[in-house]
Amino acid sequence: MSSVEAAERRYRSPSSELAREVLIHGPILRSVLAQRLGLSLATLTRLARPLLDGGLFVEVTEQLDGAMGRPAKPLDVRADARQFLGVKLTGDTAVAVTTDLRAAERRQAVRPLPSHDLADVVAVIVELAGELANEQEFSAIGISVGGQVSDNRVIDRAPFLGWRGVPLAEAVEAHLAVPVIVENDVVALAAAEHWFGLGRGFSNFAVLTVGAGVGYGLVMHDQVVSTSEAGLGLGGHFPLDPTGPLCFLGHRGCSTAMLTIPSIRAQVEVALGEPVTYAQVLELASAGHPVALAVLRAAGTALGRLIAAVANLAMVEHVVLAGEGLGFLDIVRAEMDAAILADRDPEAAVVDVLLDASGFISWAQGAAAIAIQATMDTLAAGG
Amino acid sequence: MSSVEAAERRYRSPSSELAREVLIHGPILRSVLAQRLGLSLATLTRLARPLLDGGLFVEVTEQLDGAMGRPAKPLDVRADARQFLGVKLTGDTAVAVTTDLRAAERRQAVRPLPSHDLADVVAVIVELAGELANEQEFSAIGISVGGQVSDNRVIDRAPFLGWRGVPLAEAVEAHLAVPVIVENDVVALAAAEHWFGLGRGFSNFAVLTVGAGVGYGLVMHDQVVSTSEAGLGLGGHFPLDPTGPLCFLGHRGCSTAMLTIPSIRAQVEVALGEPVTYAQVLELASAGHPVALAVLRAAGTALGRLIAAVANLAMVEHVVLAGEGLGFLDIVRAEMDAAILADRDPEAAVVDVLLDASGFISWAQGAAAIAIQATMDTLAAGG
DNA sequence: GCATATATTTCTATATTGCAAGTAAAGCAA
DNA sequence: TTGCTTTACTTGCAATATAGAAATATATGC
Repeated sequence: MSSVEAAERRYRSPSSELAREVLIHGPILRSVLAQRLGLSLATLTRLARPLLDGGLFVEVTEQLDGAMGRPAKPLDVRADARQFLGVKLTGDTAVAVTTDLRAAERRQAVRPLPSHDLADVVAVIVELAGELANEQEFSAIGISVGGQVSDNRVIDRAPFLGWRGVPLAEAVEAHLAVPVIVENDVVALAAAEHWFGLGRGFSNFAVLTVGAGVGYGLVMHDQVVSTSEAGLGLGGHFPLDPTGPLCFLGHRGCSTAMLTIPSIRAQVEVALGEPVTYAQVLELASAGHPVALAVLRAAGTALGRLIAAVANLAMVEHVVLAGEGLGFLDIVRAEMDAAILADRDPEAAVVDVLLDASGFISWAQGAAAIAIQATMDTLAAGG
Repeated sequence: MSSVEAAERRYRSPSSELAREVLIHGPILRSVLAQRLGLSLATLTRLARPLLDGGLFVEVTEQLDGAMGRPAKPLDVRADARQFLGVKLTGDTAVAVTTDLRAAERRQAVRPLPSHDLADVVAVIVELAGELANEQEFSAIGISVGGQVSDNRVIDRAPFLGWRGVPLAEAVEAHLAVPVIVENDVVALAAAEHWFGLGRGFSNFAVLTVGAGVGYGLVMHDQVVSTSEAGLGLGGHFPLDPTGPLCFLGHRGCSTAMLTIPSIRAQVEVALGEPVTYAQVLELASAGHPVALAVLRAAGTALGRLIAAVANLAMVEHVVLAGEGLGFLDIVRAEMDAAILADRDPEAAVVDVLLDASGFISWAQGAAAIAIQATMDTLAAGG
């Protein structure tokens, strides 16, 4: 099974590889590109010309260095040459962003989902596309969902939506004449961090998300790990604290129980005997309230242990944290750092924890990134 | 750093890729090869001829299927065309095997290390090479060590030997006119399992070893993960049981404390008040002795938890167990399986645990496998 | 035997590549 | 200003690699 997938080495044309390299590594000299791609400068000139002519590439003219010789004209993509739509679906809302070729946000919009019927969800996506449209067409639309996806087109299983075997890409394409790419939300986010975000430049890193749940994605050898395991949220119930609270599945002190917004709220509510919002929990803790502080300190320690476990077992030095439930780090970062150190070999590299503070919108950017990636090959070919 | 490594896409000639594919996937039809490598059959014929002429390949003539048409003549490597030496160094011994091109063991030998002086260790390796030599020359020698290795030549750090910055490959090559390749022991073992062992055919899997210590290796996207992290033994002190014994570093219930031969012996000795061997512990447990059983059951559960953690965080479905300290599995396999299930999402695939029962010798085979891999490129070119 | 089926090889036009030589665009030194 | 030097990139050309098509090899079935 998995060996066959890997054996089908997807052929990538040199043009595609060039386009991808320039997209990811920004303004970059031809000589560097030639080395990276293992091509001669002559070939590079030839490959780059149609992309320059087609308007996808531009030559940057910056004579910053006072060096001698003919000044370099690094290649770069014209980021505004294309526009993409990224949509993240949760159980009750659709969050959309439009982005340029580098997944930089242009506009955003949110709509509630009236139901989990495919037709209703598609209608919301179509409305979002209409609302966010401008004179520039969408080159592709990316949609990300928590759950398992096959072929980048069909949602095999999405617990929050109650979906199994839903042909979402087909359904959206029937309404909008634009290619639609569907992907697991964490896989999409990891891809976005890899190409455009905090993981840029790293061949191996992990992504941990904290919000309504805990998500976990992995990039190894410059490729996102997207096996069927990836869609299952396997980092979501990792045991972290044998004295912690229970999650809804009955795991004591698992990552969901220790870290998610609902669980943190619930713990504080139980202790205080009255309802509180997550923001209020953060305020209380900042003000030194012992219950809120205790809960968040335990969360900080648990997150540190999770990061250390990930670094040890996935053998990564870099961990990107993302999601809307990371506000507590301002308060208990020290606990997290201490927990990482405690579970880490003193000879091992210090884990590089990177914080993506863009909150929920990064999910939608992830969806857009998937659309960008899927489009790059054809862009390089068709201009 | 790591991005540069990955960006230097090591060019592999089509011949090398063909040779590797045939080596790993045994007798294999040209048509299948063409598909896997993304080449036409015409190209395949042309690439295969020099390898057939050079004697590295043979055509298998097996008309097993009664199908119509010209019978296929699958390609295979002549496994006995080359001979390799693999040496595993521990703190006090050198274990060597000779193998064919498929890392199958031919002869083996063990020698104690008289000291940790480089000259003494090299002398032992040279003696082993002489003892195991026959009329066929060694195409390459692989040496594996617990610790960090750079460039496949220099041992940066080997705690068991007390080495730092020792140019082992150079030192051995000075005595034997054969290319020497040095690698971390777990990385080498993972490579061997991937190409020739229980991991054959899997793109993603983990290797866990239990013996004097706990080792952990990872294969992702058909590549062994061999960052600097890989040599550190980061799976060695993974927390598994908050009520377990302490390891020598003071971790309570870590994988070393729960699983290694010395720790299991020590636990039983403390309870019994007298020295016992590991084999005796296994006998006692088999006979129903409560202390030995309790220790081994805890070990089985701990191993299961470790396997589940690895499967969850490294996102692998397959885990290969190897090493000389797995005897207890015969007795407490049920505990291990139960622990895996407990820490695993019910929707996730059942973890496929594969047991490499070849014990200590697989370490030396791993060293040989590294030598084979390093040789394949030149084999394909030079014949 | 002869048609049919399948596997592999040969032939040949085409495409891609790297090398080496050439051109471009700057600084620097008279 | 004019040429020399340095670095960056481009072009011409020969070598190489590739795929597609036609040819060949070797079996089965009638």
